[in-house]
Amino acid sequence: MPQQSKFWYLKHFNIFEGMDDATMERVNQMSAMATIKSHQPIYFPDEPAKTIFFLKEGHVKISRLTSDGREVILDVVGPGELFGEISFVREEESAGELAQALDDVMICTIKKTDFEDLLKMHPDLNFQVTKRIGLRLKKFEERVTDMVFKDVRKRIASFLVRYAEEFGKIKGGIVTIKMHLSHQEIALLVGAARQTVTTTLNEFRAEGLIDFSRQGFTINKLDLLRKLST
Amino acid sequence: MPQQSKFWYLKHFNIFEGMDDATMERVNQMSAMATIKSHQPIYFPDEPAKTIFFLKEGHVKISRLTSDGREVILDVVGPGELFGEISFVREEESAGELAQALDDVMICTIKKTDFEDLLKMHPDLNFQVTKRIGLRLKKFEERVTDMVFKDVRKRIASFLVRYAEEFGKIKGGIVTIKMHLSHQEIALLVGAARQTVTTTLNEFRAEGLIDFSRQGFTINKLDLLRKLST
DNA sequence: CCTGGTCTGTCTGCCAAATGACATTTTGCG
DNA sequence: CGCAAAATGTCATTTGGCAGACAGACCAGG
Repeated sequence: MPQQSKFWYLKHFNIFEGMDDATMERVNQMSAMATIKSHQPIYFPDEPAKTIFFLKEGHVKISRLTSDGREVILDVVGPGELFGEISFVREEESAGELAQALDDVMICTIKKTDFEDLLKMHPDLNFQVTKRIGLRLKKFEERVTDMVFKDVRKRIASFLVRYAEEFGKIKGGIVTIKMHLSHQEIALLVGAARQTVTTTLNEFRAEGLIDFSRQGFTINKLDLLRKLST
Repeated sequence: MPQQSKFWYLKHFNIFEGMDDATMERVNQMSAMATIKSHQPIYFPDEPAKTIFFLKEGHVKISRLTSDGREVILDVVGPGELFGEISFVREEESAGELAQALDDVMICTIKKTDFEDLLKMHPDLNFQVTKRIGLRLKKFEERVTDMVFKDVRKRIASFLVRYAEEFGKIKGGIVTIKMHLSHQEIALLVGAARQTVTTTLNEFRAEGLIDFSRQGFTINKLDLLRKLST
């Protein structure tokens, strides 16, 4: 992979917007690129040199394992986002986070310590990162709210809308989304049983709201779906 | 309230640890103190001058209202924490956050813009704030995990343990906690019906795990309760 | 020291969804 | 290509815990 390319990618993360070329070059020095094939895990090299990742292409599932070995899906991130131990909160006890490529992925890695130094030297960047974390916080607030108040059907509708808004492409009023998640994974995200997800999705299809195969979804009536999720 | 006192309080938030006296004095200039009586709301003055709050004494419930007017409890914060629009994420649409004193509260307020300036000048401080937000993120991750995998009984046990660890006082193996939340509020936090919370708490009491009146709780067997929450 | 309002306690019926148990389809891969 | 593994689709069955409906307890403020 030519240097140019990496540089280009880095520069096009909005998080680096407004940084001078010299600093960009420094970032370039500190970072390394990697590609991961679909379904492969992205290893979090263990202590002490934790790593921060920038996602350049593809989609990554961030999850954790509970003590009894079940998977919790924390988030699905797309191009331009960063993940890893971004919040700088020590992971004392648990089996830490775990990331898996949902399609072919290109990432850029940087050592946590290097990244910290960078942040301390660039308040704007730090500010950007803080905002990102804040955004994720909001997402979780949403998720909790949904779980407290909505039934499964609404939660699934809600999930579809959000996924569409985040990753979908609109063509003439119809949203198409590559779906990287199995019903099981959707179930974990919305807090439901796998079978219920399957059934509900089929209901939505029968009602003409959505269409789907294993490759992806199209949402025909986003507004209606949004209304259903309320 | 004498200046000294305010200064003292500010200095004892660990977030300001390691800052020089001159800066502290500046922070002191920018901030104002206020006391709020139990059960009173803490007003978030609307646009454009948003405010950041430092909680000095007491406990505050942070919640939001859903579009249909129901309350979601996002968090309960105790002394030393900060709240308000900390994450700098614009609150576009929704009815923003809403804070209510759970007991007599003393806070220190600072304009968001001033706070931002301060952060930009003090990378360490900025970093501290980022960490705080990261911590809240973790809390939410926990909450979501609980809602996905645990039944109500476990969630309530889990809540008690966390509340105890955060706000309780240990005396000879027994934890006592002032409880500022009604069963209804606990229900909103754990995602359950009020009646179920009441019943479950009484079960725990019958089993000798906890004791409680309307003023507070004592947890007799924290370890056992922790085991129950798994 | 009343008294209206908010919290707590308890019971009953009921239903959304979980569980479990399959058949069927799809997909990755040797 | 062909086969095992994984992902879907559809049942029937069971159940956790919600909703509603009260009664009693506990305030706070006149």
